[in-house]
Amino acid sequence: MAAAKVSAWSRLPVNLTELCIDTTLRCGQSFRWRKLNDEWSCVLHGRVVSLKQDSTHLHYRVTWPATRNEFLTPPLSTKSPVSDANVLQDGTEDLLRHYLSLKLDLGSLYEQWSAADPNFRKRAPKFEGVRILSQDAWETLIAFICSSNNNISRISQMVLKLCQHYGPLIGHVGGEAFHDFPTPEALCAKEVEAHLRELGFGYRAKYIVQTARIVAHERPKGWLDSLTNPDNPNFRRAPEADGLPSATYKEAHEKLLELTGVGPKVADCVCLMGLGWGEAVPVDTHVWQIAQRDYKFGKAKAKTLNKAMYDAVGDHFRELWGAYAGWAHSVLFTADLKTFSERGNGAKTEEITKQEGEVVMVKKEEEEGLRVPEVVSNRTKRRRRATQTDIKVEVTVGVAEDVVEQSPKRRRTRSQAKSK
DNA sequence: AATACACCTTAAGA
DNA sequence: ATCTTAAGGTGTA
Repeated sequence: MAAAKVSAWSRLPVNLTELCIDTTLRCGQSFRWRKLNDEWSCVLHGRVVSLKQDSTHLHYRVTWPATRNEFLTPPLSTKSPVSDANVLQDGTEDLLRHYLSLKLDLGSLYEQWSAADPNFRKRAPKFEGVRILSQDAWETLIAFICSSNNNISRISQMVLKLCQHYGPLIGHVGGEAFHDFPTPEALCAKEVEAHLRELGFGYRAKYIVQTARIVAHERPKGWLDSLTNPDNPNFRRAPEADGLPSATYKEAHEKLLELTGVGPKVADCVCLMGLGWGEAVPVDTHVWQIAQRDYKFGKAKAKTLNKAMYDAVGDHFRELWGAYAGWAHSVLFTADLKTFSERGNGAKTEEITKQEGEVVMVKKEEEEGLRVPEVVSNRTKRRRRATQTDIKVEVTVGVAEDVVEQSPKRRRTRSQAKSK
């Protein structure tokens, strides 16, 4: 292969409480970062970006493809003024600020969440710098279709295989090849499903191919990106989405559900990490357990939680943590991961259960007052949201409010009415 | 409408 | 050593 161009190291001042890459890059939101020789590397916008971090700075360098490709023109940065230094870096600094969502002040968000929630205050100190990445929506979508009934290690391997077999080669770092993520078109061919099964994707092979086909053939160009949160400063609306109407969080979520292999949880992952909807709270088995253990949600009769429960958990956390509930959720999710259990995982060590009186209280209350989809918290939340969103939301909200008890029925009615 | 059940694969626990 | 379970769930009957 021809010699690739490798930049010198540059650096960005970042406090560890604002960003901890060692946690953020392996806590199950991106499955693409690989750690080689003490540096994290991943393909971002047609280049391999490598990262190292010390207590004051994030250090980065770039490996460009040996042969020029269309990505060499920085796809970002038409809006923000570009400094001279940045031009020298081919826009990678802007790219990183964007990808790492650095416009949000994580320190004050942690303070906010801690003030509102004793449990967060208890768990968060050992998991500072956990930040939601602003990832590519398509990549996020496919990665989380892979995530069902799966573990982070295998998901990462699957994503790697997808890139190796169907994505363009970008370059080599530490002797290893780095490929970009495949396009939807690259995954539409007839033989792909069988091949993915051979590669160990299991039943997700079909979901991936079907979703790729829907996105490539049955949706307008830029459709997925048009579901981006237009008010999120970290998410530029992709140029491909020009001309398409923007969506609300609920609309984005609803539209994602039409794809194969995408249920409520995966849709929320895409909303949160790929479309900039900070209020999206993916409720998976971990989050459900956390909700039961620490937030008074009762044991479910069914093995899988139903829609009412799913919504109730999300609503509760949005109520508690506010507009960036998904970010806070990610901190507690990370704290619950087996990978990080050496840092004192309250979930399994039971130390907390024993020494903290309040947890015992919680268990008591559990028996009487289960936190079922409740009217009160919903109403308060809706008032608040209505002020910051458009009138359409306020209306739909008003309808739902009257009907919380029979919730599932009427909500259907609402979505039917909307689609007409 | 809500609840079971099957679904690929792998690795850690029992 | 063999079996069971759980891993960031979803589609279907």
